[in-house]
Amino acid sequence: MTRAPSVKDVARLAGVSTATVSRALNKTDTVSKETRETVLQAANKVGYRINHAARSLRLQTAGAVAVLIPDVGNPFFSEILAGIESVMTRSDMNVLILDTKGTSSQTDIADYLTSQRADGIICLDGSLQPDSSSESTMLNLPLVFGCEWPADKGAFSSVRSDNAKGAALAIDHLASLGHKKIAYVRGPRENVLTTEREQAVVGALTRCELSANPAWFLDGDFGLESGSKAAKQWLLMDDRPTGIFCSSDLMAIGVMAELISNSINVPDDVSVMGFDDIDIARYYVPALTTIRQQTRALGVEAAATLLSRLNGTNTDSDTTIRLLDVELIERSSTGPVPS
Amino acid sequence: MTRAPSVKDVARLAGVSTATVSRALNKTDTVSKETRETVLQAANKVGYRINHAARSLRLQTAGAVAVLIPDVGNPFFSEILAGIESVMTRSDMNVLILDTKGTSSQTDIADYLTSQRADGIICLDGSLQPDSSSESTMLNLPLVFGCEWPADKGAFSSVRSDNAKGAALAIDHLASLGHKKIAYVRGPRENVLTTEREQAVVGALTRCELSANPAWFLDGDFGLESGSKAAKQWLLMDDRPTGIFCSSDLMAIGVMAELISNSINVPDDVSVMGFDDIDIARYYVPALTTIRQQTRALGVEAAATLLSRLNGTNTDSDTTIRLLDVELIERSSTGPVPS
DNA sequence: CCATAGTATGTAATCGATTACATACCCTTG
DNA sequence: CAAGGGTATGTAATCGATTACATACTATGG
Repeated sequence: MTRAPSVKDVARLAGVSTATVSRALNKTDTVSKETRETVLQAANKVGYRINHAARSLRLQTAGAVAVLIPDVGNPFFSEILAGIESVMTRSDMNVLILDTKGTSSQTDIADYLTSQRADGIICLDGSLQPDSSSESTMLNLPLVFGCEWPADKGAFSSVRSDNAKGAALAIDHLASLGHKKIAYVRGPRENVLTTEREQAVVGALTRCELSANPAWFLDGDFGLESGSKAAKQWLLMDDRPTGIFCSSDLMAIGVMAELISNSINVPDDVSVMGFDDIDIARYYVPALTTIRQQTRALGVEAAATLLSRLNGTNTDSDTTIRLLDVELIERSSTGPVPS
Repeated sequence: MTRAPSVKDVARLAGVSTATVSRALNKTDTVSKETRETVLQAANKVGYRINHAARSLRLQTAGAVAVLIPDVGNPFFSEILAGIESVMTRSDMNVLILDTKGTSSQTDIADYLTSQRADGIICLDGSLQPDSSSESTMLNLPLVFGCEWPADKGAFSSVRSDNAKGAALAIDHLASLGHKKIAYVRGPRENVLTTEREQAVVGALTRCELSANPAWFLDGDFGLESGSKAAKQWLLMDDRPTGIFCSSDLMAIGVMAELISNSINVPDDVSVMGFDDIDIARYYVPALTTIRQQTRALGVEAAATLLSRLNGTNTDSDTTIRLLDVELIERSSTGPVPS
């Protein structure tokens, strides 16, 4: 196969130098109208496509951003990813995905990122150890957290949902239905989301003068299976909570599936709530009451934030936190406390 | 920030030339043991990371593959993506994702790919017009189809599930339960999967001596909402099929949700089947009977195929079709035909 | 008509890694 | 001991786009 046409070929055809071609194509410099026209036509004619590697080398940029994602297969994350992708592609930026669960170690990830493959990072994984985050910072790679963010807040920009509000909305909703005993299924321990939401849950329970019984706080990992496990624990309890708030929709679905298969009726016997409002939530039976996050918007905002940082538009506000609103979506999985 | 260390820095510290550094690092050439050791230590000491752009420019490769994906948010696809990612990362290849639905036009996609950004393509979207596929071929970009593949088969490698077998398994299953009237909810018209599975459905119906009533073949697009729409059509039928086979799990879930909310019992009144076996299928109530695809394996195989093609290991067999087996997963959404 | 500012374009260096070719050295063998 | 072969390493060109600097040309004002 023949080599792809380069600026040289365009220059030859247009009868100008490569410098002029470059200038005409990047339309930043002063090039006469006619010359630009000639160059553009020549470029078109030879089918010129810029060589990204050469451009990157010269400009010392990668033309790409990396997205660290805990689980590509999880619809919640992949929806955020879709948002990111839409913005980045429009800006002619490549999106590199890195599954933080899949990739062997954090060192590998850091290694990967240091090869000047990416100009910036969007991290969707709040479970990453501070190490690697700070390593990235050392490398001066702009870093934006989307949806989850590291324990030492304030060091980076982040775009995220108002998790505290969401947790409070959920507890308030259950409380308003008369529930006195409320269980909470949390996310993975090391995840910052887990902490923040749990605090908000405790706060809301206290405010509603309800018991925050530690035995009713169950472990999970945001996945279906862990919801099912939590439900099994619930089934073993002597004094069963009448409301279960799960920190993800998938867990809520896991909980409901397990309960229903044990002939527990949702919501007549127990109310179940989720968090996220993934597509499937409204199609489950019973349709899941949940806290809606603006998933795609999270991705879009995170991408936009990173881009503006890369363009230098936004250097002053390095530690911005964009808080996206959440919303209670009331469906059929919650109801009045059983008498 | 200071420039990242380059081969020059390593060379200086090790007291050798850059050529030797390169050779020592790529361990292909003959370099004396001691020299290699010295170089490796020097590289380590200065924290040398290769500059990808420079390498790409010199080697005329991109070090990346692009994945064309119809819908990143769909768990089925994102699971395949996860499989691809795991293989590619291990081979130090970047994975670029391109949402074919999101990106404006096919021309844009072709444009994007021609900038020598990717050494190869994995296409998960069988709906792409032949144009763009053939364009890619013209560019001599190795192309592997995963899971769906273009109408003019044979031109490219593909890794895919045994869709015909899956469709037949599904119809056989319903038939063996005594169903005589079977509906089929298809995928998007322009998708090759749609065609292949539909043919297999018709074939199986005929073989079982059942009617392939065109009125029972409903349109869908693999998404939840379209399943719900199909169910609405079913509800309007005078002579309702007692079995509904959907070409994706999401559609099956959409169907069930709609039916159940109209007080139709699944499986007592009607049996519903899906295709894919996404995670959530077993957690739905009723748990979904479906055809399992080896989703992650599809991604892994497609990635491996592309890699071996890129490495020249596999040039002879340009048009390989790797067929992955499918399996009937019998759960609770199907049952005997109502009397 | 000349000096000068301004505009349009060309020349050549540069980014960092790789590698063809050249060189230097050592060892073996006739 | 010289010729020839092998090994280890260095020199410098190369990939393609960008851009600092140089140059050529035009227009304006004195």
